[in-house]
Amino acid sequence: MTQVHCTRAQTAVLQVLQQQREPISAQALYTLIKQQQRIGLATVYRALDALKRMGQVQHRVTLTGETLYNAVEQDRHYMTCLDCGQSFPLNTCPLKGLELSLKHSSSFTIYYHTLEFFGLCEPCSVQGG
Amino acid sequence: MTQVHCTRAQTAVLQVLQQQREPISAQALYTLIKQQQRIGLATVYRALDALKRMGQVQHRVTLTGETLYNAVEQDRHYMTCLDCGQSFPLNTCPLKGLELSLKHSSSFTIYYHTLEFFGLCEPCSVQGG
DNA sequence: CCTAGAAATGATAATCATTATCATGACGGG
DNA sequence: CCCGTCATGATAATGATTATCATTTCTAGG
Repeated sequence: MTQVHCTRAQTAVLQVLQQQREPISAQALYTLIKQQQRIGLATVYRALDALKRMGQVQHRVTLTGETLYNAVEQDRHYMTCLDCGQSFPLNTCPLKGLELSLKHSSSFTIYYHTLEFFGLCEPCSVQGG
Repeated sequence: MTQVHCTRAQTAVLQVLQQQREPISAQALYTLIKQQQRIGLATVYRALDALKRMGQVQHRVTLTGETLYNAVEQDRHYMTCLDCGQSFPLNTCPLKGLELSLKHSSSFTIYYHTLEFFGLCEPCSVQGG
């Protein structure tokens, strides 16, 4: 991974993200970091953008349009119910191994991937989503 | 798929999306539909939201933050370069079959999935992204 | 057909996340 | 110690999305 140099803000953002169990919003990130050091909201976004391009951070957009960020190493994926909107984490990545073979068959250098399933969770499909 | 009843707007949105080769923005969709019928931007968003919940439409967010929509049936995925931002479509879905087995091992009813790879395309990785 | 109630629509205003701007502060090299 | 460069914070600006509300369309009875 192209990890070279991190600014103070980038370090703080990445560290806080790594402490989270679930992806969080930029606003939440801002609030958390502010408890420890002086930081501006714009700087949070700048750091997120830089970290994304370094392949350290990824984001996903929920059904309701919220953008959530998380540290890449977690490799966590979800099944999201189109009816109630709840997201259920997978405990293992279905692509394990597959990504590896892709790495060899293509000239594209893969850092990470995003994967999300959409459909109906059991309760919603029972009540006739 | 829970396809029951479509309003005029939903029909127009879905039809135009199905004609597209690539995902497009809500604004572009609005412009295209307006050439054929009177429609409001808010209605486009409402239709997109409804179609998403019907499992007919999905969206993805580019590196630059643009939200793009496409009809679900295309099952199209991308490799996106973290350096230049370009997206390269995969010609086949790496999850083919895998999703099927997931369907049986879980009580979650899967309609579709999103999948995207991030890393460096060859030119960018050569010049030392 | 005609009509009342419900749902959909269009136009516009309001919201809110993200980005641009710009003056200030930190930092490394000479 | 000073200069140039880059990072930062505060705030204004932007732009996509959502809420509002009056109007139109649709549907089910009658």
